[in-house]
Amino acid sequence: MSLPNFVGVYFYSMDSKNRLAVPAKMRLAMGETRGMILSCGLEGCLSLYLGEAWRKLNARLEEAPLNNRMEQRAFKRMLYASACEVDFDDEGRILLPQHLADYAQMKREAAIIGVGEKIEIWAKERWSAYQKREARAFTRHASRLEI
Amino acid sequence: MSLPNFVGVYFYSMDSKNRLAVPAKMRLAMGETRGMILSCGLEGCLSLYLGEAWRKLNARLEEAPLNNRMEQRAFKRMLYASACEVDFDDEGRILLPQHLADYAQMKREAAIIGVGEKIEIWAKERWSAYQKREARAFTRHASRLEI
DNA sequence: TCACAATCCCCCACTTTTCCCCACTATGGC
DNA sequence: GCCATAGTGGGGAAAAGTGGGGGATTGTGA
Repeated sequence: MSLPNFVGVYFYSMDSKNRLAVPAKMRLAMGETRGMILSCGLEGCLSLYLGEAWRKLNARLEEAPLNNRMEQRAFKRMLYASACEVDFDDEGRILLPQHLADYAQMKREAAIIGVGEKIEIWAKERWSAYQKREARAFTRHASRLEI
Repeated sequence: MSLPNFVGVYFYSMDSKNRLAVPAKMRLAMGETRGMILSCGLEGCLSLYLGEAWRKLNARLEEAPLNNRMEQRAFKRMLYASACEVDFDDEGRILLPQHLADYAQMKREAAIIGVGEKIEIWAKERWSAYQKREARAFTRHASRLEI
């Protein structure tokens, strides 16, 4: 079985209870799979993984070439501690734990982005700024890759 | 049967009787399995193992590449002497023996962290300091590994 | 062997959080 | 224009975390 390939960007809002809807298209792409992991991502976003994608990621990390045991422990601790199991409520929303909402500087407005096997969640302003900043680089890369 | 994979960080408080709640999500992940081992962990935390995870750890120790036999015996003695069997009370709490609470410098506030097959218990300030100290290295590794 | 003390754990009560459920609105397709 | 679906919002029941009282058990010392 192959993992879904998420695409697209959606602008939804987080409510006062830290609930955030996941786009119906993405939910459908997941099929019956439940049990997702939400964790800190890079550049200040949050990453949402399906269980299987999370396991794949961990398998890769296990054989990562870190300098020593202590560093490896630290990395694993940080990654696991930042993560959290989430699930949909009956309306297809997930609940963002406060410490993750803080990490991503979430206000009301959020951008939800499909990035292949994972879904990223950004505070909208952060995403806008990032997008603006990266637009030029994108054009350069795209041109080189003949998209 | 496979062992549960614990994730997430929870900030709970230890009461005046050294009782500490284990997050409901983690308890559920354990299923019916009871009989856990609490022992000294590295970097000043406590490690909580399910019976099976403890046995696996011991198997690994037997074939550990320590410098010499004496060192191996010493480590094993320290680990075993510090360890102690714990169980849940009716509210899902475990009782921390005084010597382990001392070892981890536990005050009232605790951080409970899922780290794969084991659960770690930290004094909250210690965890915060550790996290702060390791944040930079974490980001570097995460970026390199494309999380 | 008994008395006493310390510890453990069961039980109850209270507070906070979570999540189920319902309702409303907006949007898009027919 | 209507209907179905999706996103948004909030009330309230249920669950989870916190705290303490008190009886049972264990261990110690006389």
